[in-house]
Amino acid sequence: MADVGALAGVSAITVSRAFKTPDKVTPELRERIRGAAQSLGYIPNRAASALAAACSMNIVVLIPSMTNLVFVDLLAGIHEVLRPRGYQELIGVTGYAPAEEARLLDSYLEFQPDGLLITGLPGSWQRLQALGRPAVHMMELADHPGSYSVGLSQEAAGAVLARHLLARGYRRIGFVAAQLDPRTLARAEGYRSVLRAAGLYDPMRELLVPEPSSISLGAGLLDRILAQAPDCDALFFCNDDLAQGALFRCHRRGIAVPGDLAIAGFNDLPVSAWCTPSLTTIATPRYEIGREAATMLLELLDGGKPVERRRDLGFTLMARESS
Amino acid sequence: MADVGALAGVSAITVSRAFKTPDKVTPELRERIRGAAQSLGYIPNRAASALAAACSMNIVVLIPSMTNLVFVDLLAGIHEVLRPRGYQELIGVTGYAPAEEARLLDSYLEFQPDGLLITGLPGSWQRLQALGRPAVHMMELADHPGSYSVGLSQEAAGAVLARHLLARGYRRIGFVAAQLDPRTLARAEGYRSVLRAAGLYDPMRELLVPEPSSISLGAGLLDRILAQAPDCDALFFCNDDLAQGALFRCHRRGIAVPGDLAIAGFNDLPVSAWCTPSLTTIATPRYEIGREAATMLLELLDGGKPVERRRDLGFTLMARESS
DNA sequence: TTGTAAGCGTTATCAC
DNA sequence: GTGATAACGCTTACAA
Repeated sequence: MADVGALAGVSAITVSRAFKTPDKVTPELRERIRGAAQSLGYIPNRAASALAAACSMNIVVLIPSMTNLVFVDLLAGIHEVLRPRGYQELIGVTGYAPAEEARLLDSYLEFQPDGLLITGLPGSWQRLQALGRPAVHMMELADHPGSYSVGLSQEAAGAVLARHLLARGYRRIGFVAAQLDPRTLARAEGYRSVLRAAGLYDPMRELLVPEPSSISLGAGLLDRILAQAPDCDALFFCNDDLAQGALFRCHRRGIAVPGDLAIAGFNDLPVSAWCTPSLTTIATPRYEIGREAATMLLELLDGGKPVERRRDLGFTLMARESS
Repeated sequence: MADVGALAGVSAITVSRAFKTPDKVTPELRERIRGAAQSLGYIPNRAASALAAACSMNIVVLIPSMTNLVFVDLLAGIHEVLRPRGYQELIGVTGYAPAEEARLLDSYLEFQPDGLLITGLPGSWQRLQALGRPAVHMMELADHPGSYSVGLSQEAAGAVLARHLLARGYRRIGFVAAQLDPRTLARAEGYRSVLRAAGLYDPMRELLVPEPSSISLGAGLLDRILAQAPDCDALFFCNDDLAQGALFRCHRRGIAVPGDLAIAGFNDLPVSAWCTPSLTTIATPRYEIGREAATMLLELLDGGKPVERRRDLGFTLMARESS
């Protein structure tokens, strides 16, 4: 920076200003400095800047998985908002494990993040509060006082899907889930409350396993739930990966969908609209959630107080051929 | 750090050593310092560390897309190797655009990365060289002297798939591609050379469009290529997304696969093994490529000279029902 | 094995 | 509008 200043005939601090607060420097001088920086191949050092300004321009983003398109879309939304403002996301993948989440949080704190975007409501809530850094929770809606969140009611979405199956005439509706994270369990609760209210809830028609979701697991779980409750006339899978696997397995087993068995998923991944039969599911606005959460965080970083602490972006039932 | 030292009854520098080079500190003292740090909630400042040590522990990773599972797998492989060594990946998504790649590179340079992992062979090759920072190219094999790369021959893979279709008896084999990045074009070259050698190449059976790949685009391109070259008996799609879309479209149009038309893709995404008919494709070892590239970069960072500058990890033909 | 002094590249503060 | 000075929190010498 001193070199650039020397070449431009000014001091280092003026170079700093020319970049960070251009309006505090004469336009003519600003150009001269930019030219000097260019010709010297000057690259600002963000570590030094962070140290001196006590502001890292880093935002920690914690998601459970990156192979799940849902969270990739979430990241894209976040990125679209944060990048133009010069913030850098530090992406941590927790693998749906609270312990790993806590570990990751600790290690990312070394980057002195200016703010945090966190998927769900982590166990480390106390710790987060104590940090005194702004944080916004994504995908779920937080109840905790003082927390900020952007998402949807997973339970309500589960209930809507269950009600849809009832409305289509199905009466022996099963529920299959894997990767039992809080959002999945909330969907299960939505399903249960609706079936109970209809007097149709039967725990035998529920299958919950802890393994990570995948298409191949969905295929396996279809076999297991049909062995356990052969009379099911519809199955609500907690996500599209499982539902797709089940659908493909039905093809192979000669089970007609929805004739013999209706199938529904959750999230509306790209394949779901195109496979045969197309998959009934719940579309979640994860891209918008990412954008809104990042926007809310920026507001907090700017010292503002968002009017809505809990922003509900809803969901859409995609009633398709599989039900 | 001074506070931690004070509590433990030592100076700040000893605290630094207790964390960075534990073997240079008495075990007993080390424990006392860790205890003090714990009770004070001390969090090391990486910006300060980077500044003082002239080593940021940041690795810039440039990929074209994050919605493409191929690159997510690549990232996972990289992460598995880099994380245990304390490196932080800064992930840049170029959107397959060379101009954006150059811009991203510039902006990530401010983080003073210790090394770079780059998908493909960027136009900014000169610039990269000039940086004097170790860089490893991924997915393709670099020809450039002085470069390091881990990947596979996309052209050879394209040729193998084309030969497979010939071997299965198809004679009017078309090629459909989108997102015309260098890897896609290399696959096209492999296809062309094989068909030409067999005297079966016909440019009318080729359809190349610049739009981003997606399932829905694949469906559309199936219609277009069949309108353009209705006599095709097999179609080689440049990736699985397009091939899946085409497969789903065939279902809807009542085109029997492979009876009326064989379909093949590239990359072997999870759905491809499970859809009906299952999709013939080329499995690429992107997870291993990520791991090996990161390992090679670590070797360079440690001052070593990898024996292989060009590491070919190959590919596997997955001959399935769709052909 | 531990401590001292100096400096990493930038910005906040206060002056001019 | 521009400049001098002193930090920011840590680590590399070098010394003890």
